[in-house]
Amino acid sequence: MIAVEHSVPAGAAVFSEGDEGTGFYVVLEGRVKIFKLSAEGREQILHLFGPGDPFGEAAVFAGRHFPANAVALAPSRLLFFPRAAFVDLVTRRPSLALGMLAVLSRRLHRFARLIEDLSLREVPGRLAAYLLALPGAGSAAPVVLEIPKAQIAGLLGTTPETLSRILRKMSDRGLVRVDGPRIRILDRPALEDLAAGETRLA
Amino acid sequence: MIAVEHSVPAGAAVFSEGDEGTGFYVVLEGRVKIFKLSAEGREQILHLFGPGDPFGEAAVFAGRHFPANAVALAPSRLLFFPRAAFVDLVTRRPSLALGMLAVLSRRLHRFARLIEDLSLREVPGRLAAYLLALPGAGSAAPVVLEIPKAQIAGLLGTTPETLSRILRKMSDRGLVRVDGPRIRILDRPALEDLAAGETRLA
DNA sequence: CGTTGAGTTGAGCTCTGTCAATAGCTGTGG
DNA sequence: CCACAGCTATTGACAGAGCTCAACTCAACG
Repeated sequence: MIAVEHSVPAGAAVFSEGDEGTGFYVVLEGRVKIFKLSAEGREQILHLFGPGDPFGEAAVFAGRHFPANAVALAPSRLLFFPRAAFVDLVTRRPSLALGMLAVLSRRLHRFARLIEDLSLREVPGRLAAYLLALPGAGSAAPVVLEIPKAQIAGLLGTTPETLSRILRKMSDRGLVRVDGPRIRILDRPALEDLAAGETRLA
Repeated sequence: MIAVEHSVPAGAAVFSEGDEGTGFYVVLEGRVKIFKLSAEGREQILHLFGPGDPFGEAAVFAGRHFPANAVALAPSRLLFFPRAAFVDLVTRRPSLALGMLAVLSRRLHRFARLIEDLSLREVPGRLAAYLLALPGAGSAAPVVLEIPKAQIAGLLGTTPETLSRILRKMSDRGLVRVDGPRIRILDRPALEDLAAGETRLA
């Protein structure tokens, strides 16, 4: 199968909304964000992908153009698979098709949750859920945010200012301790209540 | 292939969030809505499906449980395909797998747009886009809403009250004429500007 | 140092959700 | 045939979450 390797510097666009989807990518190294922009320039992040993650496949199967923008957050190496060759391969390998179906299905799940968050939950609840889902949130040690807080805001569908304020409130109320990118979870049950929408941060 | 036919009265649940996804459905007749509920009971509609549409497939491929609720809006006849048989069939028929991939990809596209709407656009913009996308919005004849306005509110991520008010404003400003479920588009360019986020409904 | 970017904080404002009351329509049953 | 219940839709009053604009701090870096 023909695949082309591709290097992109931090901050560079991989593709933009509306571009023709001539194939899809796999992250070998680095980090890529997929996002939408509003007319005023606010940003909603749809995905953050790292090594091993494929992206842009939906454009290959559905229509022809990418529905969002892709930018490298760090210097990255990508593998590009041209459309035709990939469709061909999938046709020949049923297990590959099933794997692809599983990937897309999981992505639909995550989107459904994001929609639920944006429409039916408030920012403190989303943030609480996000913190609890962070790798390492189970241990007593502080969690370390892997991305700048502004990106987290974009992920949660809010602004850096609001994120900062809510984090402040959480720490005022003793739910967490914030030290730059290090966040220690102090009151897990309270965070869980927040995430479930059973509590306010009044 | 083993498929079971299934009749459900209006208002009846087909499945609920968290139920085990033992298979998927196809609508033969009627209408089914897929939705999420907030802790306070507000509702966000994810899909509205009619005759010919499959639903619940993602649960078959990804995890095991349905990520949302499904309720029949009208008396409906459904076809149920058990998981194992379907996976088997897809494995044997590559074209079927590709078709399924296309379905899921289109669904991802639509979800991405919904996320964009909820996060980056205001309700008037969403409503304008919705009206313009309605079948028959191209003609001079009035469009007829197929579902109650409360359902449209749930689809757009807002409440019936807000929807009503915005429709009122639009009609006050001469963008549309509203007569119950019949809506005539009077000022298409203005609606397009609204949908693009270039205008306010001040 | 000056500059740049990340993060925080304050003040103000607007959108939109909530609660409540009302009106119109439909179907049911006494 | 009428009263009443129930649903859809509309409108008003109100409150609050969160966005915007702006200033300021701090750390990293050339």
